[in-house]
Amino acid sequence: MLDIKLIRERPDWTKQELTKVGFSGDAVDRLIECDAQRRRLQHQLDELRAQRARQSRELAQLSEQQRESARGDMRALGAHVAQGERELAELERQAEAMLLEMPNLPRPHVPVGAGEGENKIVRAELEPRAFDFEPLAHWELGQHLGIIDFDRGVKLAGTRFYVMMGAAARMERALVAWMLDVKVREQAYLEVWPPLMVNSAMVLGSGHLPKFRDTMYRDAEEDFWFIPTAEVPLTNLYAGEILEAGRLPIYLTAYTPCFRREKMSAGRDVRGIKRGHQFDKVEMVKLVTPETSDRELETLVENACEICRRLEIPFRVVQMCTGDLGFTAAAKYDVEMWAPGCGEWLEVSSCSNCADFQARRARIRFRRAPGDKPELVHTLNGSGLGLPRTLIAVLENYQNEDASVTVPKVLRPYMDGLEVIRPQARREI
RNA sequence: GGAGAGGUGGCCGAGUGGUCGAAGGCACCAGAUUGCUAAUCUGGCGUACUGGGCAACCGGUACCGAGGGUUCGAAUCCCUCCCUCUCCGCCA
Repeated sequence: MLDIKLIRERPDWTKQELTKVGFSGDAVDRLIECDAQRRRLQHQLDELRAQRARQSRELAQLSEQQRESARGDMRALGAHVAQGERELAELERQAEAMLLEMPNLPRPHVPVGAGEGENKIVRAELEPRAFDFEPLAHWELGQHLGIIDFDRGVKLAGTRFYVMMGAAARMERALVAWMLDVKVREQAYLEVWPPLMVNSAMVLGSGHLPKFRDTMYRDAEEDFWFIPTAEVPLTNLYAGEILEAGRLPIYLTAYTPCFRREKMSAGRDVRGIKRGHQFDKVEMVKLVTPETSDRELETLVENACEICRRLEIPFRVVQMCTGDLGFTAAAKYDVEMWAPGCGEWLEVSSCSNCADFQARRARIRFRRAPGDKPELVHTLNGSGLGLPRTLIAVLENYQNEDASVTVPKVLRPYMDGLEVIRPQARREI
């Protein structure tokens, strides 16, 4: 959520910045008008209430008879106040609704661009491997090895579901455990096991509601939303709280399944495990002081890159231009791994600095020193990494000519020393 | 799910219709004082919106789990919901 004061004081600048992220400035004018009305009414109402309080206090001093005669006027005044309160509530609701639909503004250093086409590759590491045979796509490898079962996934749940068995299931678990170990042991993150369902206030705080309502699963009867990413519970962990400055920065990590309806991408990426309704992810979230967030984004990206590097899989970092930032990000980098089988760069991590956008919604604040006014923290989040796509990259990069797959060195200790995945015996399937 | 108790400021905890943003204590901050990190005393100490001032600041309003209601006036009375604790039931 943007700061209404900023919009009020610098409307033209706000509109200009919103245009950079592809959002029409018209809403700003409507918001400012609504806000001005709201403030006018609030002022009138405040005075009315002050008058009521004053007269009501005087009434208390009067005798019962005198009081009786004054009641008529007082009743009218009370009704007047109630009417004003109703109108004010409506104006507040409208202003709030507009504000909640407005995307974040870009950080000043983010390159201006209209969309995906103008993103910039800012870094690339490791050379794609030269194959002397035609590399298979992961769905071919997975089926050949008997470790990914698409048909049974569909049987159990429906399209966009699959079942991992044997070495794939084992590798999924190995990846999770290994990534968490790197986060916790070497990158100073605190491991968290959050709820996988949260209430609507949390999803509002993270910026997923109201705009992305139909991208999420929810309980039909109760106020539970299945998390689309661990970013939601992690970012909201300290929602509504005022933290002491000494506690910042806070680095959090969690492995969770993620649930997404994927209505927006119907028909896209239907093959393989690239895009499912449920997937695993290790997530990183940072709560930091405002002046450090730009720097913290760089190290967040580096934390994601380190995972790719140790898996020895070619990757690149893409800086999003203003037009591709999405709703909550003020700056964003994607980390992409090369997948030689399906021949594409796979987004395995998306690292964002949300500045105070989520903190304002979720009211996450800190105090620099005792007695100081609370300030909003800055929040950042990034995948560290998304599991299915990482698994795709592992399978496709580490495949051998006989369609077996070599296990990356870093994962072997997590897989009982297994070095090569070969077709599974029938009974294992 | 049933019964009971309860939700008040950073924490503990008073307050059952008016002068309560709310006693008292703890914590915290500032100052004073004592021949050393402790004690004592004095003062300060919520959040948000809003009016005024360049500003430290001054004023108004709202907020006592949430939402409705009664009333001239609600932390206080009534209703609904949520949450916590205890006991019972049920269950992975």
